[in-house]
Amino acid sequence: MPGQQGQERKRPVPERQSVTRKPTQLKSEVAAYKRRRIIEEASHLFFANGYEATTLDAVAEQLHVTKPFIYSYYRNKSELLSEICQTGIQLSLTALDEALAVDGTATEQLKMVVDRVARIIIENQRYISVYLREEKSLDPDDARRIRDLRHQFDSQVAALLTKGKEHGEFAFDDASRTAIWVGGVLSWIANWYHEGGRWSATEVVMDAISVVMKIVAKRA
Amino acid sequence: MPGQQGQERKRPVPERQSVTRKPTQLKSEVAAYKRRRIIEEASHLFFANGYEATTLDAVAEQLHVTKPFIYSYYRNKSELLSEICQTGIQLSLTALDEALAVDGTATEQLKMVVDRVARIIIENQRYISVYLREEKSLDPDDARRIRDLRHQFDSQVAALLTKGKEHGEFAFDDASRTAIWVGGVLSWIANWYHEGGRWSATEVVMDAISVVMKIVAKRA
DNA sequence: GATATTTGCTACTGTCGGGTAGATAGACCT
DNA sequence: AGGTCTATCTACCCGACAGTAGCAAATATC
Repeated sequence: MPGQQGQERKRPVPERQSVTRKPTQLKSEVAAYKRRRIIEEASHLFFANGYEATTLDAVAEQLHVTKPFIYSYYRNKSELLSEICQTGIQLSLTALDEALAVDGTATEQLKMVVDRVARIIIENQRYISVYLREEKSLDPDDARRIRDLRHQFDSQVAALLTKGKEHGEFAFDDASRTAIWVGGVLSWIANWYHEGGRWSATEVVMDAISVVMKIVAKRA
Repeated sequence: MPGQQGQERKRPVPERQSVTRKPTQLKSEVAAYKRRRIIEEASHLFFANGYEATTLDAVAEQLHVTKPFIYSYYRNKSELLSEICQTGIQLSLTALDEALAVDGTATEQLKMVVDRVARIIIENQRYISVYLREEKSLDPDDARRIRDLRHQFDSQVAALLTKGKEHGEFAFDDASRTAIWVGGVLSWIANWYHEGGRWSATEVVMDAISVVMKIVAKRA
């Protein structure tokens, strides 16, 4: 998970006089691991039961710890949600960037983008779903930060679409609006895919690629 | 709003010995009106703040009444949610049925379906959005009833797609899966359209029609 | 105009859950 | 061994909110 800016916790590690800083480093690695585990369990419960309906006691129970344990790694409940939502788009955004880094025609790139992002969404469904469903529950500041990330995503897709149109590969009316439909196709996967359900991940990803390519293709 | 089965309230109107039943009828009309108003305000608040985060006191305040007033028309909070969600899909389903009643080629019918349903979704966004977002919070029984309605919707779309394919108008792999993508396009409108936003309702509806037709069209 | 019925309100209860203060147990140091 | 520090827990607080009991005002009935 990239882009994990080390937010300060309640009890910051002092990092005082130790000449060898190895032990201190290990400690902070352990702390980071605990934070990840908290988020992991929280995301499962938020996904299954919703943010408001999930209690921190329930999250603690999943980890076989108690509520104050969580509070020594996160300030409050909404910080958990914020981190989950951010992970959600951050994952998608990173997948998008990676796909765009590979060069090729706009058509090839767009296929690559949908393929990679769709797979990431399926693999990390609970983060994405929670993000899509619980945006309203975010603190205003976090909501803004996360909307910005989302906006980056849409802008980059729109830029790719524009490039494809200029090269005569795609045809559509308005790039921003079309990018939003592409985003819709991807989001829909998170709402609808169910592991072990009627359709396989591969089928869903292939469908998504096919749908997106049809949306932007010349001569319908 | 069709399909409004008069659920019994806490204090049922006795409807006893009156020979002329006019006055009693008026009374129940008034009661039905009050129920509708409660749902209307509740849907606004659920849409804006989420189901769990909305208090019944807040709903009551919007109506300039008090909480016990609501409890004399609905059994509990989750009954409000259930009615809102049901209204959500019921509206879509009714629009679908109306569109299917008009005859024409599968292509014409599908365009009609998307046009009408998309408009209904935009006009009743808060019901649809709440339904999509808060399904998890429904009582199990209500959830099942509402999933059945949703399933009807998807089945009818799938049937139309199959008909179009048989007539050589459409091309796709699997009708059920394609119907779900069509449903996705429509749902996406509810999540994303914003009245007075950057794009008009008409633009969004036209886009939706165009996207759906591209998804099912022969030769991409 | 007295009485019954309906309708909404005031005022309450009980519970749940986010958040915290302070204790305890282990690790670590010297 | 005694002292310090850190991580986690026990035990609590308090506010919010779903839901209710019972009253009061309005309205209908005779």
